[in-house]
Amino acid sequence: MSVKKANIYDVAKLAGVSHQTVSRVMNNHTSIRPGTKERVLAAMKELDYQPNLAARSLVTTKSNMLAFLSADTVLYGPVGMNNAMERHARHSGYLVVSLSVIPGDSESLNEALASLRVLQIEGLVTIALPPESVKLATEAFPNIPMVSLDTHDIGNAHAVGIDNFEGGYRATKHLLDLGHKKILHVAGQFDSFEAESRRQGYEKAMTEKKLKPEVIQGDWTADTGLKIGVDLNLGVGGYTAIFAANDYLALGLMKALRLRGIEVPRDISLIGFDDIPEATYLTPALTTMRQDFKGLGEAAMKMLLHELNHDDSTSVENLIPEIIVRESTAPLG
Amino acid sequence: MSVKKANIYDVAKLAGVSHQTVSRVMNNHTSIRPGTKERVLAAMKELDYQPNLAARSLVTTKSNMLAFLSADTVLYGPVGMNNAMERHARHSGYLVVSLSVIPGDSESLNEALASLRVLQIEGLVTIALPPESVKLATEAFPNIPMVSLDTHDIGNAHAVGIDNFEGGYRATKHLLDLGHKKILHVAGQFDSFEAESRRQGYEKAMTEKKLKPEVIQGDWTADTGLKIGVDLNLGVGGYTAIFAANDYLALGLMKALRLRGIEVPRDISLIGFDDIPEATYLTPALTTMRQDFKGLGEAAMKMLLHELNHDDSTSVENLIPEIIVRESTAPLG
DNA sequence: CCAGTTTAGTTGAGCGATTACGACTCAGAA
DNA sequence: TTCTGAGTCGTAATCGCTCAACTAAACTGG
Repeated sequence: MSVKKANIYDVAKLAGVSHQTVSRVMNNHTSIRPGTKERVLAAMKELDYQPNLAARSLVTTKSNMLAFLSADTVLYGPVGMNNAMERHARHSGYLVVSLSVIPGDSESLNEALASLRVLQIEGLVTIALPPESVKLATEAFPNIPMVSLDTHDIGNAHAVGIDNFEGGYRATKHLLDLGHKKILHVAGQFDSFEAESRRQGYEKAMTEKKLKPEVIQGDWTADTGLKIGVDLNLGVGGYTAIFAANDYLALGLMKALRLRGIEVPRDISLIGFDDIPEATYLTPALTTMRQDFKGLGEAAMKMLLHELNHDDSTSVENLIPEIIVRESTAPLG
Repeated sequence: MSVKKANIYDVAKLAGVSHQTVSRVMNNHTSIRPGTKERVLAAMKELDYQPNLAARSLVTTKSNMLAFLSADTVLYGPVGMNNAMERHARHSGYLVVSLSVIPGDSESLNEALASLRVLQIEGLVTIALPPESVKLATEAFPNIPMVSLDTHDIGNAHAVGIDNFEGGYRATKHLLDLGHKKILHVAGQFDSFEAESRRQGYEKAMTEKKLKPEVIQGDWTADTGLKIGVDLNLGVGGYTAIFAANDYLALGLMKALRLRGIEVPRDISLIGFDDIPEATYLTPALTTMRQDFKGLGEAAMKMLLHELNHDDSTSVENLIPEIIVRESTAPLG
């Protein structure tokens, strides 16, 4: 039923030229008379000609495709970046195939990598993948440009990210500036680079003030925040402020504190990290470090495209998160 | 530097057979002696052979690719489905190209559609796109299987979704069963099919009880919920319960009510829709209708794959949302 | 033991583009 | 007038794979 699609030969015939000339106008080659170019263009339009990507990539060994390898997560951050990057890539002529893998499941990762190998992808970006996964991906595609979001620089993979260290530092500084001294840090996912950096930022701020850093290991989930909050020793001389490694953790913590009748920020100040959309609607509205995920995605894509045009320069770009002061933090006392 | 990739001829030579035989074992054709099959397989392994997708799709006119066209959103629902579907597709041998479009921006949609045309996609799924966008997509790809998530059945596009009508009905019923009579519905995005269905479910439940349905138009955002909540007339004889079309709306509403000193659920009951991960951590924890997004994604993919195997049967599959009773609803009294 | 059928494998053409190279114009310089 | 070279366009080969058509070998049964 479906009418056979037109190919360059059809276009060439209609325009009264050779197929090669058609190919030339497509790749806007030089040495084409304006007149013939127009005729070809007109013929294309008339036949509703669409170049066949498969044929093209067969000979060029390029696919016009990028791959996004991301953790299977509905966390706010990764998702926002994904969309921003995809759109940016598309505007630059690349299509994106996205694969999600189950974090920590090495078989899932291998499957994904295997699927990608049949494709002649030109670039790869990994999102929120643990370092060892990024490493495996790097090894699987040694010859293609790659950038990693939310990880540190590994091998030929360039990394782009929020400056988590600075973010952790500033978050803690905010609490310090409010007069708090007993400040707890609830850390993120243990194998996560961001988590580690935020913690280090926290520790730096604390030790600068000659205060003892105290850290409880968490992950990125509200559930863990809740559990930690319930068990927290908050007796006399206890913590007066908590810096949670992300907003979900803070959310769980808030719930736990409320269940225990501890009021935020009157009894204890709480700051998160991410600025999830819900943050401002909580009670109290959550003070947090905002990450510019969209900007991050764009920076990553720019970096990748840059490299794709044989413009290698190893670089790590970091954006500084911005503090958003709302209601969950207050001066001590 | 990179060693040239092996092709079927290389494999054939090493295995001592013809290239066609190699092709046969790849597509596990019949008429191959187990012995030769093994030899070929061994040769493949040794050469680390990877079939060239481009070459294959050039001749088969199939790309092994599906496209996901989704609204640029970080809303909880669409994201979860996306990942589930992608994985399912991959296990069935399909790669997925994901494009995100800006909802309502027709140029953004056209761009995306144009990008897709150069690809020989075999199937298309649209996610959370307004009906007219789905229609445009249908027209752009008249000959390929397509399923739409979160829209109603249009043309040759099959739809899969939550049974929003039933969900709205049950949510309202829950409130009714608790003794409420003055129940407000804050509706979702006006051009959204789900929003409309949920509203109709609400209206049915109300009119069955001879109660007057009252609806305020909203969208899917917490911000709108907040604004509506602030302006809400809650005088004597006012509403005793609200059914919000989604959890974000409910979140905003909760915030507004709290700001006004109205306590949920003591003064007013509130039920949402979606069961976002945060729902249980709010105070009070939000009663809501849970959508099985993952199941939904899988159903959609199953449907598409089914159709891909020339098994056409127009169908609309609907999953029933489940009520999750938490703390935000209470008996009238 | 041979004609007929099944099984196993080969050969050649072609998918739709690009790259490489060749041929033809038509200037202006020799 | 002839030569040269830039500009314009055409012909042929090729990318890696599958499909169709064909051949060779092996297996039937009367």
